[in-house]
Amino acid sequence: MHKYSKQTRHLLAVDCIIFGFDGESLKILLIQRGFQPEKGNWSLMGGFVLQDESLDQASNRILKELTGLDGVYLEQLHTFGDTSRDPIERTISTAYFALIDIHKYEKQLNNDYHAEWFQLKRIPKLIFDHQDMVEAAKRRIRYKAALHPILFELLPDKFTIPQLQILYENVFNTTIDKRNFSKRVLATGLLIKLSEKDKAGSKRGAYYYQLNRQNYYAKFQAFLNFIPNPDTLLL
Amino acid sequence: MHKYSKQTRHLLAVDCIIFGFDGESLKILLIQRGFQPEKGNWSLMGGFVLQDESLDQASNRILKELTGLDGVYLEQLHTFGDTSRDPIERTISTAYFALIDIHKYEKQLNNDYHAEWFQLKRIPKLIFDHQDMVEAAKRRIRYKAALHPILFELLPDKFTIPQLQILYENVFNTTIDKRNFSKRVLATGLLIKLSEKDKAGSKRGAYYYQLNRQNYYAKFQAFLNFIPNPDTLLL
DNA sequence: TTATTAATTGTAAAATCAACACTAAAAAAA
DNA sequence: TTTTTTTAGTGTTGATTTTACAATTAATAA
Repeated sequence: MHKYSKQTRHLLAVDCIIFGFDGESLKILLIQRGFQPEKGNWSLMGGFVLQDESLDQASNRILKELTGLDGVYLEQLHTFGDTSRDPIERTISTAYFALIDIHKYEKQLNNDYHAEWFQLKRIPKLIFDHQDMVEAAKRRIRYKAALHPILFELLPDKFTIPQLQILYENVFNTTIDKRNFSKRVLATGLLIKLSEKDKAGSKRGAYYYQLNRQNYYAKFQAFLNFIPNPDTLLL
Repeated sequence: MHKYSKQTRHLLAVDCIIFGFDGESLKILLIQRGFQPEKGNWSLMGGFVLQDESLDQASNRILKELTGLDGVYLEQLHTFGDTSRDPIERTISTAYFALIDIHKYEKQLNNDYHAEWFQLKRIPKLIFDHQDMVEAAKRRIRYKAALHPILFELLPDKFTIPQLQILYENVFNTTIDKRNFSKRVLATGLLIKLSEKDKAGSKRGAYYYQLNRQNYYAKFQAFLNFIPNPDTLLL
């Protein structure tokens, strides 16, 4: 039956760190675990890898099952393989992180599961080594966003420059001069200015912008570099 | 016996991409696979993960068993989980990459196994998806080396500036002005100039330098940034 | 003594970055 | 209708960093 018959087989899981932005702060989505051990405690979205699915498929499936999310930005982060990370039985888990616009998926989430958004600064105690996974994901998103325009994945289709700035300030836990920020962002050539304004955020209203998808793929490498030492900043 | 008894268990492997530098070019270490399938074909160093070892332990063990290498720089790269990557039976493999000074381990290698160094530009056809792993590792090493001083791991304890430059030029497949290179490298404060010279490489001889280990850890973040768009460069 | 080879070093122009504050638009309040 | 309030939007200058570029030095070999 098994061709490499002498070898040990292992439980394999996938866990997803789902980052979301609501225009105000960066959050992650957690659920209360529905079974023992640690039933009722906060946990990342996770599940076991099935026989005939790749890791990428598994992470997409789990995301879909637990949140209804589909077609979102999802990237492998790291595989956590300590022997005692799950006290019940040894399980290796590959962590993925996702980036989504919170408002876009508000409805699906509220209904289906007991998922809840937590501000990055106020994450409750998590099960197993999920805290480590979140830390690694924070480091990775900062690292990557310092060099590539991935943060647009967290924004709605139309967004304003001030919204974008708030997002960057959240991710890097810093403040940025708005004159310099808009200069640099606009200089990338990645933004298309719309004639419509967002009147919700202010009296004057801020112009909406859209991602220039053509330039986006062309310039995915070679983006901004205005965050010094992304690794050393602590969120 | 198993607590999560309904779940499928999987074969788990570790594969190592071992980068080495001999003062002239960047190479990787390959072995001829000793068993079927693909017996005799070139392969990365790999092996199955045992019951009671972490992934990090597994990669270190395999590196040690197949090459005698111990205590080298080893970092997790990515987990490859496609269902058909191993034609015999589904196996998930976590790839690690290592950085070593070729001369330092020359003896161990020659004796023990049929391992062979290949220039990055002349890698033979590899088994399974090992080619993809090598590509991912090349991308990663370039990415990381553009921001962090990891390339020192590939050099002997004492090295010269011209050697260091050759290494950088190899990794990034580019040429660098030597005046600018030495200015920047020395400005990091990571190098200690020795009074001894290396007479092998030239008539005049070049001064040896050593890593300042204290500063190394302090400045591991925040290193050079003189390679534009590390991802886009093709080796 | 001369020729050869590679190591070492500096400067000036260009580009980029960082610091800094006022005006404009629109709604709300008076 | 006028005034107040709030946030959006925009430019310049000095400092720093980056890039481009070539002559001299040290040592061996001829």
